[in-house]
Amino acid sequence: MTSTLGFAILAVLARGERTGYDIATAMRRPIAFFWTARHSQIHAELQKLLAAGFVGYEARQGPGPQGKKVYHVTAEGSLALREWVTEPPRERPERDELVLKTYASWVAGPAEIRQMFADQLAAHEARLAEYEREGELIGKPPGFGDPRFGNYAALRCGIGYERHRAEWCRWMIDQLSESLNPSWEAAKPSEP
Amino acid sequence: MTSTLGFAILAVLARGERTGYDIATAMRRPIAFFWTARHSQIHAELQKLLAAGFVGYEARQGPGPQGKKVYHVTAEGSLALREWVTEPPRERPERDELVLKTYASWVAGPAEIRQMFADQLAAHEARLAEYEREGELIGKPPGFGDPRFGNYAALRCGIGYERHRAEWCRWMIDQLSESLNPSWEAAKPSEP
DNA sequence: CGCCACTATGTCACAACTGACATAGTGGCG
DNA sequence: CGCCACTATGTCAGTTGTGACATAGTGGCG
Repeated sequence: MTSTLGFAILAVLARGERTGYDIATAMRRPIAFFWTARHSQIHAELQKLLAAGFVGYEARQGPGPQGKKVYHVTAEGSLALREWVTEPPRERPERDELVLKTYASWVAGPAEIRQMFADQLAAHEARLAEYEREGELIGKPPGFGDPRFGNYAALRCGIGYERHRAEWCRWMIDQLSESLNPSWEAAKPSEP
Repeated sequence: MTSTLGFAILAVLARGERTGYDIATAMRRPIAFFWTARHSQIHAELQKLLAAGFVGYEARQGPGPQGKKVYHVTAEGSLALREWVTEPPRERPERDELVLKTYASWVAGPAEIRQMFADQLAAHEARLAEYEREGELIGKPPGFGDPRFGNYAALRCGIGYERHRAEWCRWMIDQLSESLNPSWEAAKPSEP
């Protein structure tokens, strides 16, 4: 019934009451690593959660034509979240444009592909440094039962992911460098 | 103009002519790691590629009410693919249900979460073994310019991914085991 | 000869998601 | 006082993707 986005919202609200805008902000910054949504989608989903009785809200004065609405999880919502959390995740298809490009990369020139991977590597290293800095701020992992455990565990996953990605980029760059050096060039037919 | 799925199809067809069914099969088995699509979507996308002049087909006799259509990439399609391949990939949002569940895991019991991760670990280890077996079949990496280079590079990424995932699962299980041992249980209020 | 699995193409309703547009209050800067 | 950035909610058209339904030829097994 409730979509995954609905549970993502419940997971945010379980940490404390929030406006739709706050949820959208959370989806941009710390949660963006594993789930994202635009505010347009969030407002629509909040209507569904409201209809299902999983969230409630309190209208307060604030900016915008309609003031602000501070949402909170209801007892039913909390129960639904708890049940969903322990259900095995359904296999979502990975959709990775970079790997797809790599799969088709043989149609292009190695130098261009190499440049693309150099850029990707830089991006991954930057994000890795950012995550590691964030991890150091937390220090040692919070205990299970603390909401921050969720944040820390997700961050840990993110760090592992960036490391794996960076390593793969480096391997690709190595492979492509081999294709670019003279001994390899001489072995294939080229312009005289 | 052309969607990413369109390029995924072109990437498959660049390896040789295929029917829509063949493309769907390819999307289930080797490409599924980084892109998936149902046959319904593939047939629709092929119509768009046809209209764009990126693919052509040859009608042949075969099963089904309409016979079979063997598709191939045109010169324009080949050029479009070559251009797309070297464009920097746009950041696609990662949508990872397991990490989302982990983010919300503190609302549930550690034992249940631990079980979920044990199952995930088993799945990742199985897939890793499968990929590694496949990698051994190929042997040493094909040179750039060979279509099999794309397959090998993607497989290499898959192996790295499964290793990273398995490692993260193991870390989570360790963390949860700590939460489950008596010294930790004694420190929190529980039933007498 | 009937049944099933596989090959093969297609439609359709629906759900999920995106990007642009629309509206409006608050607080800070020059 | 005007302008801008930020907070805040919402609509809407359009694209992408899913799952079910529909149709039909071939080859193998019992």
